[in-house]
Amino acid sequence: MQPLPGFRDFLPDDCAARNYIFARWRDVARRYGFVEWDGPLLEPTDLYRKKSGAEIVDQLFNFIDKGEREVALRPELTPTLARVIAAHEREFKKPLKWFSIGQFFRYEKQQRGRLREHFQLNCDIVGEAALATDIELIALGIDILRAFGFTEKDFVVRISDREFWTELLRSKNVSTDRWDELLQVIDKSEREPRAKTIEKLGNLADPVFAILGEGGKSEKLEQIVDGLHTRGLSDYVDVDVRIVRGLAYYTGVVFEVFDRAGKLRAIAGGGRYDNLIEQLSDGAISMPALGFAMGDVVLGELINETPRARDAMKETIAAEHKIDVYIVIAKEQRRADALAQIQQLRDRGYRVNYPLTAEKVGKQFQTAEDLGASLALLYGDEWPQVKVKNLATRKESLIAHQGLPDSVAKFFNVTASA
RNA sequence: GUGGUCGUAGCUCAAUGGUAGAGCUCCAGAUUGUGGUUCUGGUUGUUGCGGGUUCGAGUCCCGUCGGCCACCCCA
Repeated sequence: MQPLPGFRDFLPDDCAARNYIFARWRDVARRYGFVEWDGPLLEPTDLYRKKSGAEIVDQLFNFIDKGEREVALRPELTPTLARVIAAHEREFKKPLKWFSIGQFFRYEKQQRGRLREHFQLNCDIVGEAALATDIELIALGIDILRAFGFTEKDFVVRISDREFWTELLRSKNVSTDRWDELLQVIDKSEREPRAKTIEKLGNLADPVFAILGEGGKSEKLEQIVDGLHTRGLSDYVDVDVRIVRGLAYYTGVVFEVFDRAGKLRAIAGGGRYDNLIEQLSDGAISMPALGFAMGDVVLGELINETPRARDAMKETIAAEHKIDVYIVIAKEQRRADALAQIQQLRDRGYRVNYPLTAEKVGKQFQTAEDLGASLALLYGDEWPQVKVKNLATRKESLIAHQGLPDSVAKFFNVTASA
């Protein structure tokens, strides 16, 4: 039996890498004053059908449940967030800074960087329309990637503004029901032949290409770059009005993060969705909001392809997985005595391991080495003394078993402060 | 969903249509209680699965499942 296509098993090394990513996500989000929340994995299909646009519904992992409800495994978190905010708006001071780490799903043929399941960090700020909010959120995205050891040479945030384009459409008297479609064409203009884009744009082709040709000047986007410059983060961003993003609910600033080499899919993306909460509350509550999401799959690929980030991850994981003490049972008669002390050491919070069955001493030391233990405690003929070996220096000493937990504590306090 | 390509031991890969192998990993040893290196020995396969052609198929053909790549799309 294999896992379903697009779903992963997380063997210990994979799980360690996943937890490493989660830990940095959580750490930096909290640094920015975000609090953690979560929602259900399964939602009514209608939540996405109405709010995210038709394209997302084609790729929903959805089915009919035993109560004959149409349900979908969540493809993204923003509609859930909007629903939750609409229902609990009065319970929290504004602006809300919320983050969430969870699993998301899509029903689509898998490829590199795109599975049917992945984990995402979502960070959202709700209840504040000022541009300072957009800057804060983009800064958070940058700092999260910096926490993995990436620099401005590894990734870039391309920022854009949907209003930049909707103002043009309005000035050209384009009917609003064509806006989504035209924004998609602009979004794809980078990847498609120019002739095809011109054909799709019709009489808008000339103004659009004129704007793209001169790089697209936007006062709002320049203010964002200035705001990031103040924080020393402006090397991480490029203004690029071609970024529009696929989701229908974005209303203002949008941005996507890419690797500088341009080899991978987008690492993260987000933007402002000032109308979504109002839509989901049927007009009862109106609140500006914006957010972004970062997935574990592409991020993991970039970590593995960037030596600095990969080494940092390996070192961190190795250090976290080390045990403190390995117990060598040299004489089986001492096993009971050893177990009594193992319990004491574990009660004090040390990571302690020992052989479950009788093993040769040499093999036990090998295991201590493999597990990354700092100390080995040998229980044998020396009893009631215990032989303590510093595995780094290979120095040994004898200590009476009654004083052993304190000696171990002293050893680790000294090494910790050294 | 469409097209291309690949599928051999836990991993990386060999094997002109003629008895399925190597390296690494793993396990056990190398004069009774000490980590690395080295040495010796050992385990592991319905060659993804199912049909077909052939005296004989890992190899050729068809189907199917899975991976990868491109398209589509991208939360």
